[in-house]
Amino acid sequence: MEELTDRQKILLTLITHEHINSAQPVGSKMLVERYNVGLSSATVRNEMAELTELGYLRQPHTSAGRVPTEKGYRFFVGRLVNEREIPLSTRRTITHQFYQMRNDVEQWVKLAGSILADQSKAASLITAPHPTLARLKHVEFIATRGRQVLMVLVLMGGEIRQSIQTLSEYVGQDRLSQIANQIIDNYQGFDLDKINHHKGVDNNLENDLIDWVITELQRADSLVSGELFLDGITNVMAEPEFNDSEEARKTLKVLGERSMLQDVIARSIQNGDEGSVQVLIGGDGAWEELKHCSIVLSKYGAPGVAFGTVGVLGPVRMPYGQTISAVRFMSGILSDLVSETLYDDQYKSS
Amino acid sequence: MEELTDRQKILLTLITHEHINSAQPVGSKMLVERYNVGLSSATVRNEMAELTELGYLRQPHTSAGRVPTEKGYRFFVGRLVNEREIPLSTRRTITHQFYQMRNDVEQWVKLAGSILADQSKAASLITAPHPTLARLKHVEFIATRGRQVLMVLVLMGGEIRQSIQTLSEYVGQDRLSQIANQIIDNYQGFDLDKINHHKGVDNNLENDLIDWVITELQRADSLVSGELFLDGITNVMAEPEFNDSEEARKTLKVLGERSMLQDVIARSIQNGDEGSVQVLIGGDGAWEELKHCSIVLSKYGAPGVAFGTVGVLGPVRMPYGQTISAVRFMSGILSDLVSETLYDDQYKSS
DNA sequence: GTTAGCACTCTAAAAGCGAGAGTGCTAATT
DNA sequence: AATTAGCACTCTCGCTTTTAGAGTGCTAAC
Repeated sequence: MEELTDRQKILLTLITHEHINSAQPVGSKMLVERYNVGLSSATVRNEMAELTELGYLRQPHTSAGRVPTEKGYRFFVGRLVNEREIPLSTRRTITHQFYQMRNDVEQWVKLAGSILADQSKAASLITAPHPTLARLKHVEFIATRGRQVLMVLVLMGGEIRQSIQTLSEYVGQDRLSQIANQIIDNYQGFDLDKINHHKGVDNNLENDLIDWVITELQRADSLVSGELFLDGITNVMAEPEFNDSEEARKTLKVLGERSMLQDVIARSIQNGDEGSVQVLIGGDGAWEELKHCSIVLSKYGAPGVAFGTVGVLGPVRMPYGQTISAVRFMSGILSDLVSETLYDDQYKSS
Repeated sequence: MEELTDRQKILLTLITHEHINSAQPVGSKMLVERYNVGLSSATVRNEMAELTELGYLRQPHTSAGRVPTEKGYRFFVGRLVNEREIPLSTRRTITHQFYQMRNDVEQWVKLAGSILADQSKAASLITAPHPTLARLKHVEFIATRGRQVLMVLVLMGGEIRQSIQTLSEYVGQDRLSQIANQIIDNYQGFDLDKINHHKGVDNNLENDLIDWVITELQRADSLVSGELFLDGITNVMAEPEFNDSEEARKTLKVLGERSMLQDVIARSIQNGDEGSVQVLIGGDGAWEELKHCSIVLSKYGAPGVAFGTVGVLGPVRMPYGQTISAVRFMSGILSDLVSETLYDDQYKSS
């Protein structure tokens, strides 16, 4: 499969690099002038022709320079090692900011999104950490009006879920509170299977409420990820590839309806390990609407406890080196924070 | 001030109307052909010249048709009476959808946003209903790790607020729950002044927690509006005035950072009454970034209890009649829903 | 295997050009 | 005095034409 000579590899890398910076098709002459390849433009041309043959490059039109194809980009990204690290001072400043706002998960996520969007000059996508397995920490039933009751359910890890239901008969607040306390006493730290297993059928009402809790735990488990936060959308729109308003609108639509992004992220969560960075180039064939976009994603969190995703969406022509290290760095920070916060919960319940 | 003749008023209205539909400068000849004005194009030209003099119209360049100025639009909107009503059948369908999802406020708001964006073919902005005066309904303190405690505060009306704090000493969950119950017993339905007034200094810890509740109530009161939801951003970007990608980006930026919209909405809340629809044309001089946008806003809610805002953002060249009635309609629905849901709370506490 | 040279291609930007829509003014008409 | 027909003038828009330049592929020489 890989029949590229070393020289071809170098040239392909150079061309891709140059194109990422200039946003223009790269010509042979240009290349030998700018970089000191020890070759003439004619030789480069020959190699280019072959790389085009092999599907790594393409020409927007005859007699224009070359542009990497998706395959070309993939090769480029695969070879990336010299990730341009974020300077230590910057890293320190950023880390510091996070530790300023101890323990407000939503704040963390928003901050991470804002920093990442800024660093990468693209759009950031981050999902809040979400427990691997929803486990009861606290529950409260609050009578609202008539037979209607609001349930506030706190999961291990701090995620709060609320839900409204109408009971079949009126129940006073006192009784509701009493049952809530009972449920907490009996089932704190339990996941839904465990609750199901230990459940003794005491009382009709109590049973209904426990079932309600179980349903909500189920719903939490069925969600693959926490809430999705976007930032820096305008950064992406500033890129020259989105000068065409039609393209811009399409991409904007993708960013607007979260559902497709959720899909992408879901797949990433299934495949990836914490810390590893995945790169999705041009929608990878699967997502037509993301043809002109690339996504750099990483899973973060505490193994076995909770995780989320952190990523960047930009044009296919994206400074992958920079972006990857930015994402990796952010993933690390968030993993640390989440681990520190959540391990206690984990141990407490075991 | 108003020295417009009847004929000028009619012409100005016609020109504005035509421009809104065609998105093109309107010429004199065009106008007399399309609408049966009983006048010649020359006469119309004279009138146009005068309207331009008076600041209601302008020419994009010499020898082009006329386009309404902001002043022109304002006049047009002020005279609007023949609001194109939404057909009864549609109204029924929409109303029905809302009553399907009884009592989930967030769902309502999202649904309203989606419908409004769709109806108006522009972006919708809706804030969740927010109590006029935050009053305690329920509170819960949950020990998380070490001395750290999570407070879940439920306000009258159902808004849930959470906050994290580190206490000065470790306190067990039992004690926390006990104090929470005590606070609920003593202060349910009270606003922060009332709590302050009745507060007896029993105990150091208890006192701290009550103060925490008060702080959070204060924070809730200081917020002028509930969470802001946007929908249909792509609708706006599809309009021809945003074909220029620079303009598009500016507007997108405004929609992206919520802060400016919050400002606009805050002002609208202060000025407006429930049900009345306000129209903000071209940023009304105050907001440079909204130069090319208009916002149609209405306050909704239950008087004295809670309110939010519902609105539409689109280009200055916007079908105001349609939009205004769509917004008014939605405002009405939401007001009804909120009133039905919240009045009970109101009465219960008095 | 490499490179200089060259003819050729294609685009993007500039320049040129006519059609058409619209204006403002003047003089005639009502 | 208001209206309108007529007309010269202006400007944009869309079209083709031109030109400059960058880039290519090929061939022949190194």
